[in-house]
Amino acid sequence: MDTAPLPDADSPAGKGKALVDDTAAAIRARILSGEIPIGSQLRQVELAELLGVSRTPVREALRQLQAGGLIEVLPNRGAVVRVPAPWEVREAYEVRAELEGLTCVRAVRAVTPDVLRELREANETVRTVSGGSPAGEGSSPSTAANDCFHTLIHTVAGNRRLARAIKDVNEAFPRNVSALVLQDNPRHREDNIREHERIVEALAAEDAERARSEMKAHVISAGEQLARWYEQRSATVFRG
Amino acid sequence: MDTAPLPDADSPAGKGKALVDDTAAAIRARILSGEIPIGSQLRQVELAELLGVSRTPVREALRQLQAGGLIEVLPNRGAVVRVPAPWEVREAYEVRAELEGLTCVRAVRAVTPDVLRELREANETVRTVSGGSPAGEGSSPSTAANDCFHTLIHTVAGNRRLARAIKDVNEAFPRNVSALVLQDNPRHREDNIREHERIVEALAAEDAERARSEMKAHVISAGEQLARWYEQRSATVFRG
DNA sequence: GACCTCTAGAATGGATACATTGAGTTCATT
DNA sequence: AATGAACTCAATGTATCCATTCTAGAGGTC
Repeated sequence: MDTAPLPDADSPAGKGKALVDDTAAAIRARILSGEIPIGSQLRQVELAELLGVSRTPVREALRQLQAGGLIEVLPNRGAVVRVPAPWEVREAYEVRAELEGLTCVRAVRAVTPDVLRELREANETVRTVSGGSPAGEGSSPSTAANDCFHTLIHTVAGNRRLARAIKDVNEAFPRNVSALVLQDNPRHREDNIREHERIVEALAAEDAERARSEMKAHVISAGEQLARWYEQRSATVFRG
Repeated sequence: MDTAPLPDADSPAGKGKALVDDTAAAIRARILSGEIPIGSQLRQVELAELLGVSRTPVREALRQLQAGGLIEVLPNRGAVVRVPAPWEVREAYEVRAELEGLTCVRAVRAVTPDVLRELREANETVRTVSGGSPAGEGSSPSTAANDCFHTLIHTVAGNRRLARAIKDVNEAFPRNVSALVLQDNPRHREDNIREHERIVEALAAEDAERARSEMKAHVISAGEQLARWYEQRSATVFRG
């Protein structure tokens, strides 16, 4: 009954590891993309037959997601996608802002003309792919470009643990893609691009503290937008 | 065959949740305390009969620990306790320093005379329980007192997500208890206490930035000591 | 004598079967 | 008619069973 095989089961990391990690990645992707809405029940048998596997890997995958804080597992009542309160979003983005700020400080030491060029290109891509996909489901191209900008700085910073910490915070709740908010509001999108430009300028000037504060402001701003989004959508949960 | 029941299976969080989380906590505790040395193989059957449960909860618990980064699960070769390289320790403590620094900034806004008194008491406890337990196994009382100092600041800061991020970093590798290093070296212990005092002073003066920098220096210092410990002990792995 | 290969054993990964618990419904009693 | 209790059903939690794979050892060949 291979109704819907794992999206990335064989091709990308087929050599890699067990079915469990693929299963976890598949479930996480569907939650982050919004395909599985927040607040919805995650029934093991459903997920199992959806992914074409047994319950065992699904259970272990759910444990991984639980450890990450994305889902919540109640005693014997199953797992639900955590529906974050707006203040939780603000808390998380305060943490992320600090971490991304540190990223900039470290990146200043290792910045090169090539890196600056790549950053500007990524930012241009964010601008270019404006009205990309409808705000429906799946990750939009503008999201990917936005992630690319930040990920590039993480790489340049050269602290794997730091990048991981940011990733952990980001994956703690779905729709982390603030780009989803950006799509709806062109005004916010412009602000976002301008903030990126200011960060690049500070990095180019090798002004670590300015880069840090610009990045912190940028992330806090994005967090505020996302928190507002959650406030509005707070009613639309439980199998919208 | 209830040879060695779960240390905290029934009494503390008996109401809480499934066997899995207790199992994960038990394994994590034994790794962090050093009872299970770094680099050692974690065989599922051994853990199962050690904790008096079946293999199933052990497997799920291992997944949780894998998600936390404490252990590494190879394809079909089982799980091993990760042996962190010294540079990984330094990276992690750079992240932790930033986060704990932010904790101080936030704590300044909410600090009260009571809190300052409790912090000083905790620090005195660190000093008092000097030659507590032999550096053998199990968590020492000085470790607990040290944790208490930091945890108290986390609580006052009032950002759960921030506290969680610090906890995640801290539990990423064993012997996180820098107190273990402190025990061996009275000189480091004195430095540690003095750094704590400076942090309390800055908090009392409501000088957020000074509290931040003092805390960052304190954590970086502790990380450096722990990294050196790992450098020396790098040979003593694999079932010491 | 050294190296390669084949086989046997053990440990993990995955699946299924059984027990337990919570929830929903229905029936009986007030 | 409303409320409470008991029963049924469904979903999770746990244990056992089977397949797969990695490793180690023994034997044979070059």
